[in-house]
Amino acid sequence: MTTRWLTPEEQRAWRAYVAASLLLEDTLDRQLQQDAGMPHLYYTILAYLSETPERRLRMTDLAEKLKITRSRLTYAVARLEKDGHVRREACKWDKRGTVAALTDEGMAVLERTAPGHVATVRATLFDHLTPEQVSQLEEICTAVERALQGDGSEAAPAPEGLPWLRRSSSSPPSPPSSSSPPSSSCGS
Amino acid sequence: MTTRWLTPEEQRAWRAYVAASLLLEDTLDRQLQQDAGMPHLYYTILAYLSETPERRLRMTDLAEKLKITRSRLTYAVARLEKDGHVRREACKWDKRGTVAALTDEGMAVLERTAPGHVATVRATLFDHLTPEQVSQLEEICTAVERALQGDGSEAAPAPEGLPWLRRSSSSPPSPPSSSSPPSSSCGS
DNA sequence: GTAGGTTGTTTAAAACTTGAACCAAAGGTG
DNA sequence: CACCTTTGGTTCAAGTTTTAAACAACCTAC
Repeated sequence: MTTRWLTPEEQRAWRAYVAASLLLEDTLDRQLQQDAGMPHLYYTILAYLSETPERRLRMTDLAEKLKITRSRLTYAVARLEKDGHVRREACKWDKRGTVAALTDEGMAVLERTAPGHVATVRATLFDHLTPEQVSQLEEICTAVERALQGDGSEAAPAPEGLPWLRRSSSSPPSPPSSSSPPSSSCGS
Repeated sequence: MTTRWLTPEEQRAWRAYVAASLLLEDTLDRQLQQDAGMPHLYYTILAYLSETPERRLRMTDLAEKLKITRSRLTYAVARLEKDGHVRREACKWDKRGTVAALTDEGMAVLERTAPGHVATVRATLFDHLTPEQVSQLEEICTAVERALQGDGSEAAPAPEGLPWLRRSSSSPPSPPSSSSPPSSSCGS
């Protein structure tokens, strides 16, 4: 096949996207580095952890969600652990496994920095969009996400409990319930 | 003011955007690194240069377009120059200035890798969007760009001559025309 | 229990970014 | 012209982040 080039419309959209995402990512990185002392990716790691019922996730799952290599994640988590935002724990049912658990301190950082983060997100993005555009953006990004990740919230549009960018009344202890024993092999 | 949190719609849009842009950027970086031996940012530098009538741009202009520090750009251009994709030239009318010029080899790289790049862009983005969504995306990103950059193509929607992501019949010599002498101070 | 795939870490090297310091050329101003 | 301030761009010395390859422990299945 002789390469289907982009149509003029697609070209314009692509060029605009590249410029905008560069600007956005850069602004966010700067703000978070300044405000939370970590780059956006690391912040996102904490955020993902915070959205989980148990506030913890296996390394591999996390790496897959973030679409980064395990090696890279190891480094990132090591850094976050050093800073006390995350704690490593052994995986109960799979002795190879490691789960990264958000510490209370990590949660606190998330809560403390959320206002500034939200403000930046507003200033750079939502302040310039109409409500229609907001939902269009959601549609578009969801489509991409679904296509590339093959997974994600197909039927669960919003984890609803998410403290991410929302006020959350200081961490309720969250009742114990094993995260996801692989449906087989349980006891020793 | 007590922080205007994101509405549920905005939250969903934001979450989707973050996930999608992570995925996209990562996929692109990987593909370009693999295929053209450089990260997306560097590729974008070449692309910007290629869109210019003279295929050259002053460092400062380039840095502004990319919204990166001059220091960072210096490093990037040094790398691109070492690889032969770009050549540094003195600026005629301002002896402080440096212009980065795309070499034929750099142009060749762009042309050689364009098909793969387009394919990736299609596979990750446009294949999943309706024509309406494409133009919505353009609108949205343009709004962000305009807001954050305060500049950009306000009245010039598409540089039209751009070889970026389009077939371009092997570099026509492009007639000489000084890029942009600052409209004053011409002679010695 | 043994081959084969996973999980996660380690290691060393490389790539990239930052920020401050710096120099040379411009641009005023008196 | 001498002086001072800006601007354009590079350099330097950290520092951070990423990668790739090698590895050890574990699980699975034959």
